[in-house]
Amino acid sequence: MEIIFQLLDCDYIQLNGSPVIRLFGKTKDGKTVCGFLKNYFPYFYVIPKGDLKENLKNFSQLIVKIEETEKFLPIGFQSKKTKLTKITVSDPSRVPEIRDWIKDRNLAEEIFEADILFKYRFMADFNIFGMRWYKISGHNINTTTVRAEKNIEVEKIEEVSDSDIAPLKYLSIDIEVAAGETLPDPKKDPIAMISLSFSPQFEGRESLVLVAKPIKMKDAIGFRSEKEMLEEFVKIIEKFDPDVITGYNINNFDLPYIAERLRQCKINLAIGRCAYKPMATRKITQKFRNSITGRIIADVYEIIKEVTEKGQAKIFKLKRYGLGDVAKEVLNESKLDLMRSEITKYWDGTEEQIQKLVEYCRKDSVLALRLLLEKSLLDKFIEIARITGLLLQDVLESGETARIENILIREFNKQDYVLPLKPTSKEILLRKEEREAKGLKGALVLEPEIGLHKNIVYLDFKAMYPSIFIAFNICPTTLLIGNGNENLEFITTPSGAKFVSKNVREGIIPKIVRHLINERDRIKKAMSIAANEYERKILDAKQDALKIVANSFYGQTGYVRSRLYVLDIANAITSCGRSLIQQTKKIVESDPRFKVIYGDTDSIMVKTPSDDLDKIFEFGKEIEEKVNSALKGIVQMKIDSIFKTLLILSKKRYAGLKVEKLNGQYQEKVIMRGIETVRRDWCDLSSETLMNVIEIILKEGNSKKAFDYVRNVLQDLEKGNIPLEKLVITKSISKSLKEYKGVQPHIELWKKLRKRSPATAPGIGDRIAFVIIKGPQLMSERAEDPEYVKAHGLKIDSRYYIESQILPPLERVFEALKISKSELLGIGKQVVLTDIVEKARKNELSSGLIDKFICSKCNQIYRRVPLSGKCECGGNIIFYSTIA
DNA sequence: TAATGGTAGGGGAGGAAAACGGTCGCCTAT
DNA sequence: TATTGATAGGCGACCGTATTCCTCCCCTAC
Repeated sequence: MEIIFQLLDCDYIQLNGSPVIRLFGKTKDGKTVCGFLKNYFPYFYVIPKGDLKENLKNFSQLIVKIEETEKFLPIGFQSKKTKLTKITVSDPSRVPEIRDWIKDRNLAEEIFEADILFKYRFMADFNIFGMRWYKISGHNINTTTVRAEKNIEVEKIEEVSDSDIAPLKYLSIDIEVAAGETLPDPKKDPIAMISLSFSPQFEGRESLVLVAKPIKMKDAIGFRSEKEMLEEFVKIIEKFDPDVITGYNINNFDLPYIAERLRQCKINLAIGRCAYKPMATRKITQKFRNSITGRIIADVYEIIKEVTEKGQAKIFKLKRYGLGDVAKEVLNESKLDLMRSEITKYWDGTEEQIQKLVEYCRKDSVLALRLLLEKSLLDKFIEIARITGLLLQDVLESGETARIENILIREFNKQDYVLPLKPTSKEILLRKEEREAKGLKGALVLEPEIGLHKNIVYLDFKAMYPSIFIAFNICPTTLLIGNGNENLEFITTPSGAKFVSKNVREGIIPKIVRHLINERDRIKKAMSIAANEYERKILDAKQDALKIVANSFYGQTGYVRSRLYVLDIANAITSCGRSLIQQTKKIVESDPRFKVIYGDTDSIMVKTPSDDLDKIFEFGKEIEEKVNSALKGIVQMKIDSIFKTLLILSKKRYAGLKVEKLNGQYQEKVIMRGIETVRRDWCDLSSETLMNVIEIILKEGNSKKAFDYVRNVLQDLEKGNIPLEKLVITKSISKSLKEYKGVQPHIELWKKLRKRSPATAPGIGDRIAFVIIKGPQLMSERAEDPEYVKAHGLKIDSRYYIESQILPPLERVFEALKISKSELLGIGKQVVLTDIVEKARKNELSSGLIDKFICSKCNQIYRRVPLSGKCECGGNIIFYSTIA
């Protein structure tokens, strides 16, 4: 019997004292498969002290084999292999125990690879990668432990080259709990309803809501109790048998909540493809991790956060990540609006209200699923799995370390090297101290020429750090430590570190990275001739994944928790980078026609002496060739873009009018980097105003027009014509309350929100939205929840917005243009003044509109003007209206 | 077999430190 | 010529205010 499937999950069970590997997958025609593989055991290596067999006799019944072997040690260039002892064990779960026993009794000089997850030990040895396709041969077996259509005992397994994705089944989940104003407690508050959304359809349905009340409505089922509802939920999962379970924030809310309710109702938690393994929920400092055997949990909330915050955010960029905000931005679809506290009211309300709640709940699961599918959010992660070998689930929930280590273990072992253990907390501390003392210097940012420029060509190095790894053969395995190898051919980096040259031995990381870069080039070529949009999209995800993985290696060398942390290597790489960018600047400027006006890490911006776009492009080509021939075999430079106009404000902050040739026609596009328009901690009004001003300047160079525009915005603001939404500022909560030392607006508001309603207050990692209201306190204490402001009719501090949100970014722009900022400041003052005069003229003063007086400096409010004419703080008293 | 990539750099807010300015008392020269 | 009083001016201490610097924090570029 032979079958070809895509590998979705892998785990092991312990059967009769030996491990059995299970491979879960799906075939092209949608059949579920589970392959079982026996006779594979976990092992690790040690450099022993004394008689290891004797020392390990306590574990004799666990130990399968102890044998002598020879391997290269991982850190520092090794001219020959070292004698090691390989210990093979019968139970993966007890490896840590034996390892720690050896460590604690100091029975070994060093231990290697005793902390590789068993499934990954297996996958590395069999060269198996998550989400790739495999052909297994073997015989059918009958089992009730696994819920798969085909269960096969594997005799042979081989990879099948295929870039397709199996027809996966998706289930999106959202639950509602009626717990009033308090935080729902899974130990006592029952689930009111569960909405399910399916792809493909399930029994002719797109979605279904299970309700713990005996209601009757379309695409919903009512139950007499929560327990009955949950039993049906488990049944549906089994029947539909999804490969991917998704939803919005399911990892931190819905899934752990469901798990606890199942426990409370004494329902079996084995909702995965193994009939005995319950779904697992572990709490790891603030966050939950969930796993369901044979299925993949993909939390759309977490994915969106990752792609927008860590990636280059090609798809979208948001200030907040509520499902409503995301759906509106991405799908242009609004979420049904229902306040948290209203859920209980509706749930206890009329039939009609319950139906409304059902639709609200349904919409959430539908939206999450649409986001996942319509935006192909999984594609990139699937490709990362295929490249690194991790299972898709682990790509989704772990960081770069796991990805890199999984590539390393494979390549190290292939070349007869052993991989070090992860550092202990003591080692981590030592490394931190080392880094503190020696320092890890980063990249070089060239001093910018601030101001407005024309005719700029922007060039950058292709994959700079990966190229440096290759060019200088940088790797822990090629690093020369100490003496004794002076006769070997080596390369010295500007930081002084020495690496044996490729002729002696190619480093492992250089080899991996070289492969990744070449592969990416190949994919990019294939992309340009892709047969259809579907194929192109997958190739694009793949090339993006290759880039991400190739760029991750550098970070690991300087990361104290990494297996391959070597500070000298991290410093070697950055030192090469700094040197290269400086050399490049010199090479370019050796031609008097060109001037490098800015550069950051791996890029340069060059001013050229022509107004003609084609000519600038030619200049770019010329520079490209010159640099490439000078730095041949090290790095490659390429034109990234041409800027017709470019406004540089400071390091890492600029805006430019990029021109691109599309079908023979030049297209213009405004690019902004680092400035407030791309930052999420400024209000929309601020971003928009700045964006428009910059656009006017870049496209028309007309600062008078920009001024007039600003004046209008300020007047609108003073008159209160700006919708509150545009004044909302968001900032994220990065740590727990007690860790904050200083006073900050969003943190002060956080304190207030927690007091008002512990149930709905945001948590660590969330973004908090606020506006600044009028009042005498510190600005930080005047941050208020926009909803609260609306509900209580509080007044916005327009002065704050003018002086601290709108004007400063604009001042910086005009300053770079050498337009005096007092002129701009004048506009601000003028507006405040004209507005008062305007009101007076309209006779609004006497109509009671102005009923109070406020200090212009500290915002203290007076009913009558103090006799002194000055505020207690010394500032001037001006008119103040609560109606404005 | 618990998990967590890096540095460079701008900029806002708050608070501490240092600088400034005014007043007062004291002293001295005229 | 010696003494006395008024007065201007210098100086340091003191205190409150305006600046500057530093730290913390967030977010971005690469």
